[in-house]
Amino acid sequence: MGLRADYVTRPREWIASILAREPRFLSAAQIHQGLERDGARVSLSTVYRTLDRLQAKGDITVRPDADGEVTYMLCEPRHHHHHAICRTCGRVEDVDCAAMEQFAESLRAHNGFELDGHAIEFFGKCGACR
Amino acid sequence: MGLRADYVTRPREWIASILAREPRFLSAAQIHQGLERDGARVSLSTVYRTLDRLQAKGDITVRPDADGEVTYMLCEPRHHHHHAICRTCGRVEDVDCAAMEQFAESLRAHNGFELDGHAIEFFGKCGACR
DNA sequence: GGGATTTTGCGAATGGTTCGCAAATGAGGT
DNA sequence: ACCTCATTTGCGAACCATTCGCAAAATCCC
Repeated sequence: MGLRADYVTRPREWIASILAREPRFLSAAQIHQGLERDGARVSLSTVYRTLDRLQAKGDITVRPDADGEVTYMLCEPRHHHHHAICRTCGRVEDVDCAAMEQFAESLRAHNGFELDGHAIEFFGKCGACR
Repeated sequence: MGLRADYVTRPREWIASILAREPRFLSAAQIHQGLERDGARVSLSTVYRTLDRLQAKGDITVRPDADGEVTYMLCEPRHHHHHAICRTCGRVEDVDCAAMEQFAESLRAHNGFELDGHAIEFFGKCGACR
């Protein structure tokens, strides 16, 4: 059942460490560049495979950006919350909100829409970039 | 200034008519298939170019779907609103809401986040699919 | 350390999207 | 209607991100 095995390897540790220190969505290519900058030689294929694995485990959030490039961030989508994304530096801050849930409820009543999920993204500038 | 010219051509009319009758996000390939089904021979390149044009004019909304494929819908992003997307048939209904705006305001106060935009998508089942 | 199994790297294949250029089409004047 | 000329189209090649197949290397467990 589930994954047959789960080896701890250098490439996986390196990739995890890149993700762990970047509070923003990164593309596979960006992660790969980060690895090279750290002197860690890892193939792009491995980056993709590791990201797939992390996604399957529910450890990362996947987000296709505006032009279709897929980006990844260490962030469990398990517990429902939203993101505030800085337009300048890309920094992501978590936003969780009961108010939003309330709003979703009211929508259910108005339209004949049986709601079972929603996704929100806020854009603007974070404290550091302002 | 702006676009130098703006010819009215069959391909453009056909593509617009496909978009006009589909209240859901379509990929370039889906639009192309729709054209063939109508007996309209238009190259995929032209589909892409026409979509780019419509986007530049602000007539369509562009949305990369979960796996990065880019999809398009006739819908002016000009006036701010959100979408309720049916998980079953993909039908999109507009949702506009002052309540949401209010919520956005409160967020601005709490986090040091200078908000200048947000995007929401609701998922569920529409009346027809329920 | 040895051996079975998983993971990696490489290069090739894939799929969506873009580009370059010659041929076709639309707009406007005659 | 016809001409002219700028714009648009179709085609095929090019491009880029992502996936795959397979042999070599790394990991785990005994």
